[in-house]
Amino acid sequence: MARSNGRRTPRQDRARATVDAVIEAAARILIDDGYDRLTTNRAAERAGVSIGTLYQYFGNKEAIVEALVQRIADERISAFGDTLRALAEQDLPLHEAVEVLLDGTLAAMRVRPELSRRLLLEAPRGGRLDLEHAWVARCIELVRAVMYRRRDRFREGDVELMASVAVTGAFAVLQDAAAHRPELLEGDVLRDELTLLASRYLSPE
Amino acid sequence: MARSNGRRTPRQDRARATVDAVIEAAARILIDDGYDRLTTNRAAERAGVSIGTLYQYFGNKEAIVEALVQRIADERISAFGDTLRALAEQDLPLHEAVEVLLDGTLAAMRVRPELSRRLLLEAPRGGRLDLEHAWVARCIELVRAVMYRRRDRFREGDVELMASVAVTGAFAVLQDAAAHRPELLEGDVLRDELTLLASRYLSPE
DNA sequence: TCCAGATATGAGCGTTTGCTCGGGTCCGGC
DNA sequence: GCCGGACCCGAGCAAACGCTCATATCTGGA
Repeated sequence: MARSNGRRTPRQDRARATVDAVIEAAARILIDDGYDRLTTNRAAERAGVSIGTLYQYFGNKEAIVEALVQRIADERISAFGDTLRALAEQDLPLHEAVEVLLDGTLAAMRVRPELSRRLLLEAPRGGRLDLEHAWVARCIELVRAVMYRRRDRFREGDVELMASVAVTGAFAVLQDAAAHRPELLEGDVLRDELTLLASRYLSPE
Repeated sequence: MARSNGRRTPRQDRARATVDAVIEAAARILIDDGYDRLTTNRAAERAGVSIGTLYQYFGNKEAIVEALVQRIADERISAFGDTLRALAEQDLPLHEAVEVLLDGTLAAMRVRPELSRRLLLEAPRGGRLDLEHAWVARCIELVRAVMYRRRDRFREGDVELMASVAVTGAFAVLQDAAAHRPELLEGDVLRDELTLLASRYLSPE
């Protein structure tokens, strides 16, 4: 768990506790006050840690958020479970495969919903602070692999592009729901709509 | 063109020129230095205008960005031309209608691409500073209207949801392209893919 | 021509933010 | 028990920022 910059890496338990406290304090501040109210000073204060200590592990605000994003991503991967592996190994029909993938994703998105929402809405996009970016890239990779393996089940065309379009589109709808209509993530409605969206788009005929 | 807060509205030409200079200076700063390097002081300096003058028209940085976003939105609507009206009045088959809508949108997205990219990537989402928000809402509204009018041409289901999913998904792909692969906006490839995505999703059968 | 109101100026105050540094305390191996 | 290194502390400085206000200048209509 190396810090991004040349900062110290915690070796003892109390140091790990310190780092943990800072990250969780940042999470609380994000939820309570928003992204631009998050500062290194405030995070240190809320964590009950000296500002000097904080700067031993994090070079700036971005480094803290990056660690937080990384943590959430890890938690989501746990929530996702073995879906990825299962998908990659089995040979489900298109419709079912998409459904499974979306179910896993929905489960992952239910992790720390309020925090995710804040990050989604307020953190800079497209960089290491973008919670969804790594996730989307991972899914595109997966879909692409499946498509190469079973071309017969998909429409002809640019595989890279198709995978990217399908995943990006579906994810955007999920993110939009997470940000503006969280209740939609609960039922199966959205899952079914997006299954249709992606599977129809990718299917031959 | 009322400012959001209780600030002065320009009445004379030189005042309008001042406001214009500030907005365009903000645009330049966004492109050159990024969103968080944009401050009221810097915008005033680059505009060749006193900070006091700036504060007569804009209460804060957000107000400037809001005016800029509004300006770009207007320019895009011009670029979009009469596509909207044409679509609403004609009765094109689903596939063609989607194609026309996407063509108009692509034209609109070619306005101030670098600036749009910066705003897309760095400005807070989901509020009045979100360049895409108003646009997406407008398109959803349009699609919904068409769907209500010609239900026979669409799959059965929750019209609101379907319109929202189709437009949100397609737009996200466009935005992603605008942010990370601008060259994709040039050809017809993306247009064709997204036409497929949306029309297959919405079509009966 | 004159003047009321519109516009412009910029020094500078109060605050926030990022970050350092000199100095302590605690832990674990020997 | 000793000691080196890991860890923690927090006053406080420099820079950046938001914003005001007293003052000066310009413009268009009467």
